[in-house]
Amino acid sequence: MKIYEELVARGLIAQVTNESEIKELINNGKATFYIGFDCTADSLTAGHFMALTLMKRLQMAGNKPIALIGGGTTMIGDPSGRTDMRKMLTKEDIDHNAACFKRQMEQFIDFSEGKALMINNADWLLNLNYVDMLRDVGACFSVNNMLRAECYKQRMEKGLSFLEFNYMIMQSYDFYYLYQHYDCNLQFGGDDQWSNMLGGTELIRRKLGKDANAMTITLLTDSQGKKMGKTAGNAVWLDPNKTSPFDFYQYWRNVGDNDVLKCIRMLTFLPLEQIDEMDKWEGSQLNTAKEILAYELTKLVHGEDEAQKAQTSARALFSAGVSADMPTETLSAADFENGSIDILTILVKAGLVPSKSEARRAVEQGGVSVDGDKVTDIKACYTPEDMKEGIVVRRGKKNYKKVVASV
RNA sequence: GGGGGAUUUCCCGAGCGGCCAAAGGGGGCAGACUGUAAAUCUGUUGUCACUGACUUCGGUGGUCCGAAUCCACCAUCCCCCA
Repeated sequence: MKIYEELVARGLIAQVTNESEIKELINNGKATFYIGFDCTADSLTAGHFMALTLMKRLQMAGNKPIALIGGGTTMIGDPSGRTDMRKMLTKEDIDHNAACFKRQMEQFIDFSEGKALMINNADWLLNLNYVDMLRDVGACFSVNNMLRAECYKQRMEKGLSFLEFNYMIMQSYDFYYLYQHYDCNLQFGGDDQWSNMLGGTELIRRKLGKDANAMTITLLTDSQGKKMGKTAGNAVWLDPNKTSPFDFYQYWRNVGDNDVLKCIRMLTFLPLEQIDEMDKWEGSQLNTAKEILAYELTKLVHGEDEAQKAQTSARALFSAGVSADMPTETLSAADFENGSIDILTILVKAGLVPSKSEARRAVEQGGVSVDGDKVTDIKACYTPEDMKEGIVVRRGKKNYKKVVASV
């Protein structure tokens, strides 16, 4: 099976400009393709992860990826699918974020010997001259068409600033630039980028009379149509300091039944035959599939050791309620007033709960246990002696922390 | 440039000058049921020294015994006209 067919089989492809041309390019390793990453945060997220795997798949098939860091476009802010304008980031923030992205990508994509490139569009976008730009590129865009673009729809109701309206032009210019300077003939992106990407192919056609192609990746959504890779509005990060490997593992371990196979197909590198086999599983058997998904992804992002550790502690935690290397919080002598510490303070110190009020609620509702015993008294106290060996504090079903006194 | 409207707790969205920590919904959290799933039901959802106190209703001042509610100015956004 060739790479294009595999991508289709995995359900990764959403829209393409010209299927036969793209198939021809990537199946024969002739594509130089780019994916843009806007650096709005200091770490990539699970959402970017799919784009990274796609780059990797295509690279393995002999194509050359360009990771385009959006140092310039981030200055504008992509309005696609947003109801509000993004927070404006300072140049310093953007540079810092771009550097962080770079580190993370390097572990994932092979950038050696020019097998892949990493470029920052700040290099050309920031030096553009406004009037030249307008005459050169602006003339090629029809505002009428732009206004019809899907990506602005949501914003037509709430209002769209001129700044953001230009995002599409900047992104189009990137493609035009990469086409000329790096022989980049294909652009990939999330399905929400479709109109921005078409802007690029259109610009290339108008300016150079050449055809370039674009292809979008199916956005990974759960069975309710929500974007995956977020918990309670917070992104699942690839940076282990922002989302620990254990939490990362747990995120995937907890996906819904209806989403497991889709995730395995789209995100892992397991052979399709094996996946088709799993597709027959149902009911509680799917728990095995979830473990596989979580393990595979954690391995890809954090390495085999971390994946192993996460799996072991998750299993131990959920069967026995204890685990050798679970996240630990160490208390010092100063944390013990009058030689003891109460349960509410422990919960807060352990980061299991953001405030004492919530700690109180959790206890009152019977959601807290220590070493497997439910805590019912909000005034329950513990001495350093009690936790010499460490106690396992649990809030709810899935939040554990070992608390040790180092006195 | 002119006119009108908006700004409420995580989000949407009620809110009479005192009974407002502020209706309702969403989301979150916890409990029951389960398979670390989904659906469902229940409770909960500003903070703290929690039967009480303190800080919140775009910002700053003011009126009043008392303001999310009234006034002034500022900021931001939306709509209509040009």
